[in-house]
Amino acid sequence: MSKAAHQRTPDGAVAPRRDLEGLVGYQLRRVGAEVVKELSRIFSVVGLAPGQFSVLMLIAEHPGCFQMELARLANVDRSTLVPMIERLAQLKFIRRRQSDTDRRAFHLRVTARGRKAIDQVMPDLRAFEETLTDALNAREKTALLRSLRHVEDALLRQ
Amino acid sequence: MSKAAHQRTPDGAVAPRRDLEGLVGYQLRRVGAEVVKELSRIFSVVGLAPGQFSVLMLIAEHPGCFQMELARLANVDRSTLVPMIERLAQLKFIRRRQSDTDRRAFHLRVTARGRKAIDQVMPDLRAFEETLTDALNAREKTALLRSLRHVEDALLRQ
DNA sequence: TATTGTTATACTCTATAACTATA
DNA sequence: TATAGTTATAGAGTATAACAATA
Repeated sequence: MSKAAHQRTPDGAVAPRRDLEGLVGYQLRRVGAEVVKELSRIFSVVGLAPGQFSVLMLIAEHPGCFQMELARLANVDRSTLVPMIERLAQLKFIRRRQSDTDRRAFHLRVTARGRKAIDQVMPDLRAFEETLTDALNAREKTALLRSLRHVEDALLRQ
Repeated sequence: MSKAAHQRTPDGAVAPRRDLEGLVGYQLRRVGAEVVKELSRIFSVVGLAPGQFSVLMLIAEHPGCFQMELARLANVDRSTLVPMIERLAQLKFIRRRQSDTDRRAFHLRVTARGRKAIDQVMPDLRAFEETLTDALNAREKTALLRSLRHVEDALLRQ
């Protein structure tokens, strides 16, 4: 139980404490949400939302993977993936092929159309990266990516 | 338009490229989503979701503020705030008082019950911070917060 | 005319639980 | 029994557009 004594202004009101600004968790949530808004604009030109696009990229990086593997890679429940996969298939950005050895499972692959969509947005994605890291030098950017990886490891380990 | 030539495996498939790992934007979205999942667990003990709790904290830091100010502080549309404010008022964590000078607007303040809720979760929030930054030394943590602030500035400026 | 807050609506992301088909 | 994927359902966060009351 906290025994934190709130600082008070003369009229008894709780004084602004600015607790949030020093919290890594809060800042990550906040920046993450802002990033998603901008990514929405970028990916909308190929008809995708950020989550859908990242699944497309993961399939490109793991050709022939199953949905269960994808769920692990993306850190989401398998049910979360279903509408995303459905959307990508509907746009013919991926194709599903039943496994020869396990008829419950389907290999996922990016189609030529899917690769075209990735190529189409990649320049804007790179430009967005430039904007994001505009105020950081090469060393700071490397340190940021490294710290984010450590933070993510901590999150997944717990 | 990108002229990126995809590397291919002998059978013609697109080779894994690991493009995502080096993208700050992607990592921020990913880590932000993970943070939200853990914050959901932490705040659920007082009946709040992460967004709701951060609005509560913002009101605590800006006593007497209006919803329009809050929307700016939280970087969300004013309509997004309505159900959050409603939830906080329903739990009696905040109270609304009509402004004397502008009868369209309502001053928002955290109640004693709201402060109690903040105090109740703060220890867990601090512990979560510890876990998050476990692998970072003091200098790295400061650098991370500083870089996140720069990235957010870039996002809000564009 | 402009602003404060609300409502209606819609989409994305997320999960849990129960289900089918298959292993 | 266990696993791959689906469906039904629900909650949270986000936005746009149109509205009422007030400035």
